[in-house]
Amino acid sequence: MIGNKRNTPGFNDVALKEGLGKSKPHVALQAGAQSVHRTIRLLRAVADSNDRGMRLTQIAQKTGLPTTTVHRILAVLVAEEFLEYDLVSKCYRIGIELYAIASRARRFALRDKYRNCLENIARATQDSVYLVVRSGPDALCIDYIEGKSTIRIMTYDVGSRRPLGIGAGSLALLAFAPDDEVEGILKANELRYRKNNNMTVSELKGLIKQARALGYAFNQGHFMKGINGVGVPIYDEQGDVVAAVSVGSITERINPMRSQEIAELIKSEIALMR
Amino acid sequence: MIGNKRNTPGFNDVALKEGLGKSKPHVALQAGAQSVHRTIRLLRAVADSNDRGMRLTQIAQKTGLPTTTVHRILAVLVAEEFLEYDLVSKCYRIGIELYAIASRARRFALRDKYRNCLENIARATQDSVYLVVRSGPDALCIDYIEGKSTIRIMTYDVGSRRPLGIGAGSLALLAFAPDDEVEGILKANELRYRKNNNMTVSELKGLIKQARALGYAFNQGHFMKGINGVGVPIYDEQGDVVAAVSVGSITERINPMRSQEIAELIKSEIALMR
DNA sequence: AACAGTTTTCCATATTATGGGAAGCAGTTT
DNA sequence: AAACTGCTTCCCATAATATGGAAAACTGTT
Repeated sequence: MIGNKRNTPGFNDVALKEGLGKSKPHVALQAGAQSVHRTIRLLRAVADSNDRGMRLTQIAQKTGLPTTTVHRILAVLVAEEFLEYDLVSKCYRIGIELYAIASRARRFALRDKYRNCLENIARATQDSVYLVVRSGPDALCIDYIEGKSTIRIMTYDVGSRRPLGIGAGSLALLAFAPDDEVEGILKANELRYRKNNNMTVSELKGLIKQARALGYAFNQGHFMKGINGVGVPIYDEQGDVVAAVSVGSITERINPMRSQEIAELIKSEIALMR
Repeated sequence: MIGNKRNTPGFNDVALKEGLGKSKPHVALQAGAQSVHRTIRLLRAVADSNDRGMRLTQIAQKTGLPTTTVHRILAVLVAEEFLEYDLVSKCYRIGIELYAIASRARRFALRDKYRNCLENIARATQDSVYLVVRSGPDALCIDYIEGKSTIRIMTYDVGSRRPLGIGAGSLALLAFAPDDEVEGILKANELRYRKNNNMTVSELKGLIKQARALGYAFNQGHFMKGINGVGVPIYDEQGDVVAAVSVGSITERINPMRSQEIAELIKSEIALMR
């Protein structure tokens, strides 16, 4: 009868990402969607320890949400088979439906397909290797292997984006796209090129021309000082570019001559996958 | 100033699945979770047309939810990268985060790994082929290929479950599990065996013994009249059973002699995958 | 330029999600 | 066996959150 006030009522769940410098200053980014955010937070938590599985209280602790709330949401996720629940161990794991839905995204399946390929290239070059796909006006990294070199170069994690053209793999995606699309992309990204990367559209056009002439994208520190990269496109059956593999390292390791060799290596590894 | 009453306030979103004959009669299955259910509904809708992508109104139409609500939830999903949004075409697609989370479920990745294998077996036998994994006390189908035979046999879709031991693949999972686990599973499923499949634990023990002797599970219409099946286990590096491949067809097509051949075929195809 | 279709914002409303409390369950320890 | 401990599940009053109609802002088309 005492009634209950919520501990942290409008708790700032949204305080996660806002870094992209979008407009809308003082309007909360996603209002009216607490539970959806929370649901996703729970899924992430479970996925992080999927092999051992996670129990209710662990999940609650990890996410900082009240046990009751977690329980309620997890029950739905289990009912929808987004999660599996083992009655005996009382552990939650990723469910078949979540997997089935994700599988519909064929483009990301390239990751599995080219995993070996990346590994071979990484072994041969000892440098960092990246696999990127196009996502709207961006290049999206869907897999990468860190180089053996002592110097960590980019923080270019899976899921990270940059404007098409910025970076070797990204440039490959752009340069080998159809002309009319290239125009649209350049225009759409013009502002970001200038603000984030200190580059102009005409500079990019130069790089595109060069890439087309070479047959691969060669980035000589254009985007980040001291970092060079080589990017090679991957085509689908229709001849459209669907992804790109790139190798990046410090300038000294990737001079023009070696860039040629690396490009050939990537091409031959890609060819094996067909 | 007229105020607005919601069209369909407590709309019965939950009326989806309840068929599993669970207890709890007159208590709504998942109360207090409308938005989570809706979120999942939206994800399904988008996934269904992922190649072309879907636009807001289409999604709203397909799911029967008000545009505004859809818009709000989709915004969150995009922010969390569960979906991608193409500014130009205004289309939504599966996002990288959803894929990344699903990828943590290694067990389901068997599906990709053995896809070719299933195809080869399907081509050679012309019968239906299934790939199942263990999920708690159940066998869970994660992939299948329908046979060429004119008679559609089982509706054993991806995501469908049955108690471990019921069905050829399912029996293979059970029979080649460690003894102590087998005991636990049999006990846990005892009721279901009897109620749903009209079988006793001791009958199952007989089948297990037979399977162990043969080196594969052979189901001669024990579970469904007129349907035979052959199931072969797949082991991981530690020697634990992680999945099973099975072939099923009408009794006439799978007699004891052919079952032996099929088992050998499956085994050799699996061996190629190592 | 007018139009039709779609996307996005706004906001009053009450339905739905919330979370404290407590009852149930295991699994250990005395 | 009983008492204890930690975890899971149920209950339900409360108000914060999600809701969806209305209308504004776009977009593309005739």
